[in-house]
Amino acid sequence: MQRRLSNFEIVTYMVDKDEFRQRIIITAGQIFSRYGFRKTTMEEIARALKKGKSSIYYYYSGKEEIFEAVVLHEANTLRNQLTTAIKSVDSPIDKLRSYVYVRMKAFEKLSNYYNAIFDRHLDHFEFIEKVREKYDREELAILRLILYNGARRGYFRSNNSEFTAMAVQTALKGLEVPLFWKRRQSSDIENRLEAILDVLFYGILIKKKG
Amino acid sequence: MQRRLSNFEIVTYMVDKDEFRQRIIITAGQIFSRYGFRKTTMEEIARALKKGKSSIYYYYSGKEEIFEAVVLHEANTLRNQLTTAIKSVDSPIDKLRSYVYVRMKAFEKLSNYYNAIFDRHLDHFEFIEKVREKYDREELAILRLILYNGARRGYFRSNNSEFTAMAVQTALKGLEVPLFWKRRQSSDIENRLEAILDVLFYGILIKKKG
DNA sequence: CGAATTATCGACCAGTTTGTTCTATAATTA
DNA sequence: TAATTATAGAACAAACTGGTCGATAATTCG
Repeated sequence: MQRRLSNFEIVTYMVDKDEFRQRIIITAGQIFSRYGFRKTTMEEIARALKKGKSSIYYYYSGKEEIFEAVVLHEANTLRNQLTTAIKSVDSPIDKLRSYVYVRMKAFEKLSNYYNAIFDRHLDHFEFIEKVREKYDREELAILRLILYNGARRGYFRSNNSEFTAMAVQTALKGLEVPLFWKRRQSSDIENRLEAILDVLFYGILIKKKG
Repeated sequence: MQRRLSNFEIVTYMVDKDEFRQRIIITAGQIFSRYGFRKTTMEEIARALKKGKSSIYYYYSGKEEIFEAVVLHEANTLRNQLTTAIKSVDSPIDKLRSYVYVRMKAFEKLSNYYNAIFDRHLDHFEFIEKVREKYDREELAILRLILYNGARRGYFRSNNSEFTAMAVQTALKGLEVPLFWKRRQSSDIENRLEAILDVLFYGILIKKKG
């Protein structure tokens, strides 16, 4: 039951508790991203937070709930990074380039999560699919906007930007795959990025390469 | 008991078996370097080799023996890389620079092993110390040679190269420490490298910085 | 071929780890 | 002081893991 408190005090408590919940997410996120879901233990998370293992259960009901919170947080961070990235440059070409770059970097970092999940944990974690679907839609909208504006400003071929956006998204998904296969040289990945951007642009741009 | 075979056949068998032992070392090494000793399981090693878990015990008597073999192999690889690195350039300055660079990269990669060992496995693994001692001596000899030749050719101050070599080695050990503490940005590490090289050189070189 | 040897694997086990619960209790607030 | 929040140790069932063993393919050889 809720104690009888002034609104101010309720808020104070909430903030304190949420603050620590946030700390748990950050810390656990680092460990998860390093070792994956399976190899990360509650003991480790607790130790990193300098708390007793059982204390963590005061904030989260269990390991899976922490993982869910981490993934959600990571997804939000990605969204923010992406929107910031495309706002930071003006030309549609740079917007697309920044978008792809940030997206790829993020997936590179997140590959551990997916490696962990696709191991033998497909059963639970259907929320991952939920997050993914939602982001597919959001991404499509963003890409469509970039392409639409790019076409209006004479950078891109002014085809139906909806279908083009889908094509670009598909290509980007293709870029994810090798990230999940194995630990790769970052040079390899950057080469792939350059290659796909090159193909993408010079198949989209009006002007031919100089 | 040994079967009655021609020498040729004995050799053939040996090569086959040793070949797979080698594959185990390579594969296990990758997993160890990623997850450390504790978090790496025999099941994983076996799966990566597409063999049953118990089959691995036909080649090695256990996890620790595999780990020992991996460390030994890694140490040999490091030795080869270092000697190759200093041979690939001519000037003593570049030799020292290459040496330090390769050495640092290797320790960066190996930090997982040490993190694993220094976790709660000091009891066993005294062989690590053996390897370490041997390499301390070898390294000292190499550094002394670089410094001695560098002095003879007028690049370095011609003090007692034996003591100078010890000083350089100590500085390099100091560079190892931050590698083992935490996962770091590689830029941070490279900055440290540049800094220590700068200090090293301009405290050693005859000519002042231009 | 059939015997000897090499290689592989599933089943199993004992010891350990680990996620989670529960209870006691310290710390904080009213 | 009493209520509430926060923390941690003990305990535990379930899962995991390193390692063993016997059976049995697969291969080699006489």
